[in-house]
Amino acid sequence: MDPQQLRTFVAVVDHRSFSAAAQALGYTQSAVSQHVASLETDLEAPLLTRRPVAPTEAGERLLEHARPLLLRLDAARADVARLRQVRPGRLAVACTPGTLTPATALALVRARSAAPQLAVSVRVCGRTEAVQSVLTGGADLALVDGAVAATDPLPLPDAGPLTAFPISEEPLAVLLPAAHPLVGRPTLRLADLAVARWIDAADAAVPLAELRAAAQSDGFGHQLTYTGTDVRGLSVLVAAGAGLTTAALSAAGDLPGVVAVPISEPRIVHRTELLHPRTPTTPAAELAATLRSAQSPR
Amino acid sequence: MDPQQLRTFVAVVDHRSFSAAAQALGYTQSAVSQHVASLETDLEAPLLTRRPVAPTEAGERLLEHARPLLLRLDAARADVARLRQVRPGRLAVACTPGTLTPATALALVRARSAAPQLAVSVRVCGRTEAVQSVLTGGADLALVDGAVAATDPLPLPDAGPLTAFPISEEPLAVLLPAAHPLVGRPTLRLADLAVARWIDAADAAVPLAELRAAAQSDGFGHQLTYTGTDVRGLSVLVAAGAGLTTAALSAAGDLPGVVAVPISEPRIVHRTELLHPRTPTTPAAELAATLRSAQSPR
DNA sequence: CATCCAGTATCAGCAATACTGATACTCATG
DNA sequence: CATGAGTATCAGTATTGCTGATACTGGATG
Repeated sequence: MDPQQLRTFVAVVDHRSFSAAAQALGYTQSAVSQHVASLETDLEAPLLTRRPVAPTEAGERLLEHARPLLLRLDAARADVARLRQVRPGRLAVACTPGTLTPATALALVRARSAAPQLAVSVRVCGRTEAVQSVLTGGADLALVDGAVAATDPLPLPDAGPLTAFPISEEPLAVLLPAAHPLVGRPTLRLADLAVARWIDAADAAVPLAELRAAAQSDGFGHQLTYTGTDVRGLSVLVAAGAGLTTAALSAAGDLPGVVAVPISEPRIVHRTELLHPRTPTTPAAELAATLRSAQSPR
Repeated sequence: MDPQQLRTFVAVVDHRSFSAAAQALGYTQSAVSQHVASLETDLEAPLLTRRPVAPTEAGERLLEHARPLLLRLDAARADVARLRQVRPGRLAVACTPGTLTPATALALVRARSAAPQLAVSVRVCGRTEAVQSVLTGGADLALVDGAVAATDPLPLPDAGPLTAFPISEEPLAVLLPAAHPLVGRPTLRLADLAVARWIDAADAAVPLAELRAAAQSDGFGHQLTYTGTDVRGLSVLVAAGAGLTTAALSAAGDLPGVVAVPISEPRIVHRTELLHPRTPTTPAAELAATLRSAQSPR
């Protein structure tokens, strides 16, 4: 099971085509066909149906392992590479939308002015992508948020050694349209909202799967899937009555047309965590120190 | 980064020798040397010091990834292979010493008599090995125990999809020699014992690292490391005053010369969990069902 | 300090492999 | 049934990966 072949296999599944995968990888179609055939004879199982190209049951199993394997291979390379370059001229931060608060923004500005020649970059993306960026060296630091029980850490994929540190913690709130009948309530219970219409915005808010896990409920049958990291756009949908979503309690203040009501039950918090490799670059370590000491402003 | 080369690299580190690794892997020493050289040029970093052979800093980093990678590769192969053989003539159980209780033993006996032609095997080993066995297909089922906060699951390496289910939960107890001054106490606080002499028996009892994590303490400077899975031998050492260790409260009844005193603080439990692949073999699923329904006898 | 030796690096040669390019095949579509 | 987009197969070639022989090197020994 050559990683090259696994990478080809994943590309074929993603492109749903041998020839498209070949083009994407810079191989000939013949090579791709041979890679897949080699995997199939090695594992003694058909991995793909052809025409249409789709993973078989065995292929699905392999996929569950192939993606993490390839990620970890990249992470390994990045981890070794980091040893050779401890003081780069850049500071790349990957963060999920919910983590960009006045406090974190201020820390970034300070880091910027403390080292003016530093190329500081901020990328807003989904949690998975942010974690992967730090693992594979695309970013030096990540800020990710999520909703979990107060004592639990955020669930992260285990693809390598990562240092995690809680930066801020505040109540989790439901975002309601301003005209919603529940707006007056001081708090809400999540279980009472399980049957409401929700928007599943995995990259812009807390994924519904996480709420389901935290509430230990089977509800949250979502009505609408929202792809992207634009919180503003999400709030417009909420205001228009497309469905509910969640956010940190303080995050709703500047969003028009929506009202945030804290969740009292179950005991869930919205937590932001700082992630970095075990040996961060010097500017990353400094920013991390700032963020750690600043902590939550409220 | 060819997995073959990673495997070679790991073998060299383990054997602390190129030639010994070559012999173990069935290669020539020349091939091993070339594997390592290839990795080093690929990663642009020296991975090993020669004479004595030891991993460099970069080598240590790579090792952190190489072992999990190789494990997951095996797990992937095993996961696909399992699809082809859902009803084997065997039932292999890997378990840690603390999980062999009357209840689990009884379930095994029942499984045995329910399917007399089944080759039932039980292997007692450390937790890591038990988990690896299930992942790589060496075992169909695993029983592992550990000490964690009541709401947390046991910490397991994330090398593939595994189903975990709590089987029994009971107070965690400290094993004291019968003559120990604290024997009379109804309960003990772990923090008060942080400075005591401990035996770190990672494969026969709860690893001290886990206690340290649970107690959020830096103590437990152990005096003695105990390798192996023989609980009886461990209890003899405890009785002789070599140090303390922990066990499930009920486990000390049949051990001579030692007394178990439950821990009241912090709120830790001794939990046994059942592990199996997402699609267990038929006999494994039946045994799992028995164990789940039996639950804790006390 | 010279010698020795266990162990690692290097090199040439050969066998196996991993691509490409051409071509045969095969299923879905009109 | 004809067509075409897409996959499988095959021969040929460049590359890789291993072995066996040999050169090299650092640490132990007297």
